[in-house]
Amino acid sequence: MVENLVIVESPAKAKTIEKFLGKDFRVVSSFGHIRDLAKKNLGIDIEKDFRPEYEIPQDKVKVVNELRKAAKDAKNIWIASDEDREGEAIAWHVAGVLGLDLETTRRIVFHEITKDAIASAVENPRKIDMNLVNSQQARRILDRLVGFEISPVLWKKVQPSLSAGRVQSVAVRLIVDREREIISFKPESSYRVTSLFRTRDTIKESAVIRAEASKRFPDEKEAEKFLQQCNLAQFAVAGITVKPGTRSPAPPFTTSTLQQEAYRKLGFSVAQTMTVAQKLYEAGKITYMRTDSTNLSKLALAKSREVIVSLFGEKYSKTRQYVTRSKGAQEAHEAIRPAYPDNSEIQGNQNEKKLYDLIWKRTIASQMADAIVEKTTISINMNNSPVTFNATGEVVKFDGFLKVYTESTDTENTDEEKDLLPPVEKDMPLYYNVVSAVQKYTQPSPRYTEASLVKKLEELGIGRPSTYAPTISTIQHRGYVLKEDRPGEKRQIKLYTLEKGKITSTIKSEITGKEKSKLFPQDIGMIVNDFLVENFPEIVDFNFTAEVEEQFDEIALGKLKWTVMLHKFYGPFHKTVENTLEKKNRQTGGRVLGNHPETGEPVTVRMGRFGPVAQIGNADNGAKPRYASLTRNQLIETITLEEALRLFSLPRSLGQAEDSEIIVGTGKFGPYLRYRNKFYSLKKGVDDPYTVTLERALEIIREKDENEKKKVLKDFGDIMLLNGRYGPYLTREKKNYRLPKGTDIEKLTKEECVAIIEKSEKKTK
DNA sequence: CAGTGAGCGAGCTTCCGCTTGACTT
Repeated sequence: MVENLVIVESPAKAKTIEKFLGKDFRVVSSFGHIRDLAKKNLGIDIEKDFRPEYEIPQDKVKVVNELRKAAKDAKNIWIASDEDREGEAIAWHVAGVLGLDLETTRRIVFHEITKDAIASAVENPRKIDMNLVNSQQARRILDRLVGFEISPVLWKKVQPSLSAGRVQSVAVRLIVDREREIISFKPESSYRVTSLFRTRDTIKESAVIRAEASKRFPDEKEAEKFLQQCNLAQFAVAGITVKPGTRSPAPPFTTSTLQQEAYRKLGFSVAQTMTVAQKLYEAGKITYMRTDSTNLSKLALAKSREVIVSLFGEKYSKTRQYVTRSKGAQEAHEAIRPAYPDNSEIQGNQNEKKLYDLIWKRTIASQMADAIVEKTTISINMNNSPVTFNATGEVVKFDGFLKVYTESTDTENTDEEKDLLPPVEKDMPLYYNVVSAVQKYTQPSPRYTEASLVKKLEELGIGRPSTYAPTISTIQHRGYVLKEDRPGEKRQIKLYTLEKGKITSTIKSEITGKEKSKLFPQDIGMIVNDFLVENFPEIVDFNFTAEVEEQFDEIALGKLKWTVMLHKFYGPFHKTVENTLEKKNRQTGGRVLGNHPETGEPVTVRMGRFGPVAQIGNADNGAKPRYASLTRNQLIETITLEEALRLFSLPRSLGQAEDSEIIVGTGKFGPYLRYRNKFYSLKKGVDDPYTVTLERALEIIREKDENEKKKVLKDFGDIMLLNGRYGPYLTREKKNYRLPKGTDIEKLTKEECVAIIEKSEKKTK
């Protein structure tokens, strides 16, 4: 028998708290929610005022049994789930499952994990707040209704196994909308003029000032004319302005900002960031990693201050408390910070060290003084043109938090250079070294990365810290979007240079549209999105979540009955579902591209049973149309007649090599070569199946054959030891087997291999 | 691994948010 049992959500938290509470307390965890709507069917009795049917999910049965046992053995039970809507619901479900009396069940919340804070929480128990619980039930049921009523419409009207939801469908919409913006974007170019000036007539002993013309020139003629003017101009300093300014550190990390920075600075995917953070949390190195709060505990503030003063001195310290601004924040946790700010580094693997370092720097910087900067602008005028040149320079007078950390941005290196400027005086004459006019194209809005999508979702108040990573994985898993690199295309740009009185023009090339780890919508994503926007505009409206959140808040305050809210929502919603089922045809995103230039047959593209397909001719009158799959980066929406016709030129023969023919085609896994009944993939971004030569094909074949030889560590005939993604493994008759830990690969004999395989076979039986 | 694209019908798919492991051919 234990005097007191405390139930929290996370096992790592349980461990920490138990240390503070002494032996009269046992702390166990619920591992999150322990009950949910029934998995099968809707799990909601709509006729009976949306009565939810709750059940304990398979993977929670064990936890629940342990909780029951622990509860039986305890005199007093304290439920200390998180202080938010979900936490309150967890408390209520725990009470329900354990058969506790709601009137007497002690609900407590910990605001900080310190002895005092925990003691004061225990002294001030309250009852479970049913209004808050009901707002959670409304949230849960609304999400189930939306997801489980719209998804089946998609199965009937678009394709099986698709899904729609309050969060995921908006995420897809953002990506589709952005892609369309990019598709319709028409780049325009203008000429940007920059100049290097010197302060003396002679190049020797001159200081150099880099400046940009205040105006861009619409075309090459104007740009060239301006350079001619520059050649004849007398330049002089027209004015100098010095503006003092300050820069402030970014607030401590929340889940969303951690995901963004880990992507920008470390190149981590959103899921990777969470996995590494989880490790750090479980090891007690950082505070909880799923949070929307920028709040730091008093303890953390004091500790950070100590660290800063001892490392950098008193004047670098500035204790700050940040206000969480994000929509719908529930602030049940602290910001993500080092558990012990005095540890500037930790033991662990490379990724853990890197992420910890980032968290430490961000937290420490957030408690440091502003940086003091001085921004100087020199304007330079010309005696023969109204155009001025401006040079800007920034000098850091006091580095403050910049000593430790600066936040990155999503915009890739803007070529704005901030040089140190030499001392100049008004009216001082200047002389050009070189003036150049470069053609600059306007850019469309960038495609989303996982991290920038999370940022956008958070701004819209859609999704929660615990769901950002899973949502991104869902929309990729459904095939709505694909995370991809694109090589980009070459584009020619013109460059005019004025030097020593002579203007020369050159043509340079730049790469445009190069993408790395960006989210691209797929045809099925666009078709589903258009279908939802047309038929369920309210649900995929960017403000839908914000609007229902307002009502959930009212329910939490006791001003609105949760069943009333659901009735109001469900009535019109369900009618829309039924109407859509009744009147809409199957959606294939089909387009007619034109007619075949020789046969005159219609050429169409649409979503087929196995993906996007191009078709020549119609199936009527017993005619047999020809089909060809679209390639990975072609979209039904943008493919042209020529591109579609080209698809039909594969597979084709490249010719003979020794005794066999080499065929090039494009299959399920992209373009490939077939030679002697073996398949060889073409290199993505390098080889093109339409233009690849016999010579290049032979090179690819040779390369792969050689690599395969390297893959074989040992060859015992029917058994082989191969080198794979997860290290060495055994293979026999197309089945693979793992090696036991600590196997000495060098000395491995065939007999040992057989033994390993036999043993593994037995296990699986 | 590397094709496929008719139509029918049975039986399946699906949401969001709270937590961790178990698992990699």
